[in-house]
Amino acid sequence: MAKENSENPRFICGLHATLHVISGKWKPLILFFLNKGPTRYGELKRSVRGVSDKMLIQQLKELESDGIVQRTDYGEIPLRVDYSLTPFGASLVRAMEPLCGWGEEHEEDIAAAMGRRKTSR
Amino acid sequence: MAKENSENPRFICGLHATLHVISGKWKPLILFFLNKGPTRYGELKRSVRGVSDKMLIQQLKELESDGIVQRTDYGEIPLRVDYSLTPFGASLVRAMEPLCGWGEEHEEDIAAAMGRRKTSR
DNA sequence: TCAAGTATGTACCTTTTGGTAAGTACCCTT
DNA sequence: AAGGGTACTTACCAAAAGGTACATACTTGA
Repeated sequence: MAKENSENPRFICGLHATLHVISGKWKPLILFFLNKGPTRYGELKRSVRGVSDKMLIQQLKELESDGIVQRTDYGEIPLRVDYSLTPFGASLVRAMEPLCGWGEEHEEDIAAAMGRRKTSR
Repeated sequence: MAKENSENPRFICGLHATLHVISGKWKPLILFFLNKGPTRYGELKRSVRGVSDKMLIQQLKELESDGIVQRTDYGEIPLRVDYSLTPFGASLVRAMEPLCGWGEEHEEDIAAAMGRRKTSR
């Protein structure tokens, strides 16, 4: 069991590709909220506390161009647009879950380490 | 099944903690090589093609202070130091695997998207 | 008509991250 | 004594990421 991955090749390229897609200060948050269902721009902005319009739009555009998120413009007279996860995006979110789990399980250790880093500099 | 995660709280904090730990241009590569076993500094440097000493050391120090990696100084007369994953680090690497798998499965889509981004700017 | 709300765009600046290049200190081989 | 290897450290600089603030264009309600 532990032997299998001592030689595993399924790591770097795949991981790099994935990290390329999810790195960005607000992307995890955005994915988190979109995971709950399609969300209008304004609603999203209120959910993701602290983002500026520039950042929100920028990250959404990147996620969109990566095929993770879908923008829907309803073409209605008072502007109405929403964003949702594509099936591709949903599969990404599923793959992210173990990482979330790990982070949660070890939240304290990590926080402690972060503290140590801050003070030791 | 699909309903469970529509309200799941196990996401943001855990994910943020994890991303804090693995983000850094060379960290995934380093983790990849250390996953194969303890590695001496110089060996690691030759493996992680393109890193400078400054970066390698910096990222190793951060991983170490986060408890992911362990530095062993053998105190020998011609300098001899190696780095290895702690059990904590090994658990992280395991949690990262689905992400790697996802990236691999969709490498082409991602690459295509990256291409599109480059050209559309 | 004025304020507020919708969803963006853009200019400019700061912070963070990473890169280059050099130095240190110690040792071994030629 | 010169050159190469070990494992770092440091100063300085460039690029990328992110932040602030204001602008746009259109609509609705007061």
